[in-house]
Amino acid sequence: MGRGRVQLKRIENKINRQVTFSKRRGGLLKKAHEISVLCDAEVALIIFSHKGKLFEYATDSCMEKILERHERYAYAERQLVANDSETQGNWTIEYTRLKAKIDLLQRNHRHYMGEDLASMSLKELQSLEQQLDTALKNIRTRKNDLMYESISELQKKEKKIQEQNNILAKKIKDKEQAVAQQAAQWEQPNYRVDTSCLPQQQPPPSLNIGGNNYHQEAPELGRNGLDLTLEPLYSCHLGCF
Amino acid sequence: MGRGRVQLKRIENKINRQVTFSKRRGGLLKKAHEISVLCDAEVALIIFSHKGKLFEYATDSCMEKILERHERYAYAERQLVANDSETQGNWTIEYTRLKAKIDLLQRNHRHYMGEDLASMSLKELQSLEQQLDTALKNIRTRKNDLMYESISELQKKEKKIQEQNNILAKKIKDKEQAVAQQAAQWEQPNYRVDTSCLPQQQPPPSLNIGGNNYHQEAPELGRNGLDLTLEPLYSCHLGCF
DNA sequence: AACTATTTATAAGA
DNA sequence: TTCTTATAAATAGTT
Repeated sequence: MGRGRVQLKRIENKINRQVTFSKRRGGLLKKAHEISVLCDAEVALIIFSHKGKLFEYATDSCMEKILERHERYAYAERQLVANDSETQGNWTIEYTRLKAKIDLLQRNHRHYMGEDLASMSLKELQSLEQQLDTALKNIRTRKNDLMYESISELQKKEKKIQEQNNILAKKIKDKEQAVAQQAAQWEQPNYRVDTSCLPQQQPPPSLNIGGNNYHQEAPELGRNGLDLTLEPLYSCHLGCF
Repeated sequence: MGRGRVQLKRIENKINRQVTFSKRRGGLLKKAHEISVLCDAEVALIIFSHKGKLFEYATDSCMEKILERHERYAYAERQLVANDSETQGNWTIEYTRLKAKIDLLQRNHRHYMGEDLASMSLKELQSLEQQLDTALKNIRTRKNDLMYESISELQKKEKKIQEQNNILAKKIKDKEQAVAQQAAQWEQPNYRVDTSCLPQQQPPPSLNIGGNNYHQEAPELGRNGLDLTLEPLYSCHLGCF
């Protein structure tokens, strides 16, 4: 772009190089900004002049954020090298570096904790937070439903068995009274009431039937019914999470 | 540069934006490289597309070096204030402290990231969903543990009551048999066996104790014990989500 | 820093 | 995506 073709090689003339740098630098920064705006991209541009002067551009003027994002991208790879090669470096530089790193990590952490929302890229974390919330809600609802179901069923069963238990206990008591009465009658042979005693013997058969009824039914319902209830419950929970 | 002037504002048409991004991206990267070579500058260019894909250029392919240089550069200014108070401190200690802090933060961060997803950007939403998933795993484990605990406790209780039930039922049966036997003896007065009959009357009292024992204990354990187990369970679950 | 001849980049269309 | 082409932009060399 200009009079004469450009050779892609270092401009040896110092003045020319300086001028070209100045011009192109402006163009580059401008274009970086343009693509950022036009295409909704996040751009970070860092330029160190030959003399070491820094020029930079960052979308939304948030260089740190972009660099951090980039860091996350390349995190795994860098982690390997960064550890040993830098431990011998200049302590002050290291300190500075680590301090900056901490800042970034803490900021990030705050973001994931739902704090410091102001510094977040408008939509990004907001929609993410919503996502998290929604997902958690669904799971919570599902799990709680299942849990409620299973527990209330167990409670119902418990109650049922409990009641049966009570009934049986009561019948035993009745039985005992009856027996005690009989025993008393035996000990006083002159005090006999056949008609009142025999009818009292009748209940046992029906009681026995009730007992058998229970024995056949309760274990079936209590054991198998329970197992059937719990088996799918667990498999479902494990599947959900 | 092209047919028609360009307005510096986001291109709303998705296709156009994508195409423009692709083109300009190439141009930008090219120019970054050019200024780097021509003017002997050190350039780092990071571009995140709207979708989160990363494109980058760095002089000498050494992004890290440039970013570090930038960090140092940018930090130098920030450092002015904080410096004097810390220059007297022991750098080694400080370094160690910061390193530990970073480790902690990074560990934490990784947890919140659901591990080391590296490209938390690619499809921001998608990778965050993954993050959420992992976070949910912890919750699942916790919930499942509690659920298991509560359910197995209920099952234990159920079994216990069931057994008591069975015992009671059996005792009733014995009782009935004893009564039936007595009845038979009454109907055949000449066939008497006092010694074998009286000992059989002894169980009742102990049975009665067993029954009372049950009545006082089971409801307490079964009801309250259950409630105590479930109450914190729910509150905890509700608290967790 | 301005100017301007040219080269480049790229928007629009295919 | 890629190619083509008309044009807008960038910029090398000059003033």
